[in-house]
Amino acid sequence: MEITHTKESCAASRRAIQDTLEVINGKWKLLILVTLLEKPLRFKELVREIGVTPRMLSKELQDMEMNKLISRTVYQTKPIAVEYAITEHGKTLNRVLEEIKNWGMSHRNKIMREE
Amino acid sequence: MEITHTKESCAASRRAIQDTLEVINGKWKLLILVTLLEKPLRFKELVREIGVTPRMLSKELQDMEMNKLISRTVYQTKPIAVEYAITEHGKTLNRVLEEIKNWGMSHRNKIMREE
DNA sequence: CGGTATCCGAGATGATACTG
DNA sequence: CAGTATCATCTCGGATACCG
Repeated sequence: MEITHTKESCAASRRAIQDTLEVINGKWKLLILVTLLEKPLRFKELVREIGVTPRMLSKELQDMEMNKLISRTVYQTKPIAVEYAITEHGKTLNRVLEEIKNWGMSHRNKIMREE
Repeated sequence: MEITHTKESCAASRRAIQDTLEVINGKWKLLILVTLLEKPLRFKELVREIGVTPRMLSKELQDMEMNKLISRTVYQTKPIAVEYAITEHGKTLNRVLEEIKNWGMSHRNKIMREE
């Protein structure tokens, strides 16, 4: 494909970016994703690990489950156990996550060097 | 460097991601960036191009200028002209932008295929 | 043209308490 | 344990009008 910078291609970029933002918006979704990328966790473990309130975690997990980014599995033990895991579709966000992570690290280094 | 998934590395990832999110948060910043990546634009041009209100554009531009992602240049013509451009530092977000864009395009294709 | 001031409603987020 | 309900607060973001 030819590399162009027409008004149309720029508008298409914006649409694509907006689409992605709709899926990963919110303060916690990417943090949840990167945490679950390491290994599946239970509700309370996520609360402790990320430092999010149960209310927000519940909401964001529901959003992400609707978008098929994560799966929710209930184990009928007692007490009940619920495990959240990243899905194959969720894993496709890995490259995005990696770049955001890399940028954050470089940026932090940059700020530290400048101070 | 060895690839590990310790609790510490995961926490570091989260910190990096949060750092990045603080810089690119908001509904419009990434859209502004990807638009300015093509070429510098003036205030009103950005309003028209992106479809953002002047109020929000003004706010986001100020944030981004503080974070050195964009530059603001005033031309003393009459009437006055102000041009916004992406900085070298802003360009370092290009890889993030690209991945977000790619994912958005794939995701849109995926949804269209499934319907 | 390039913004800013003001107002307002909607949604995000947190704290706390509570349920099955 | 795995959430939900409720309340309070704060911010986001749009509409509109206005200024230099």
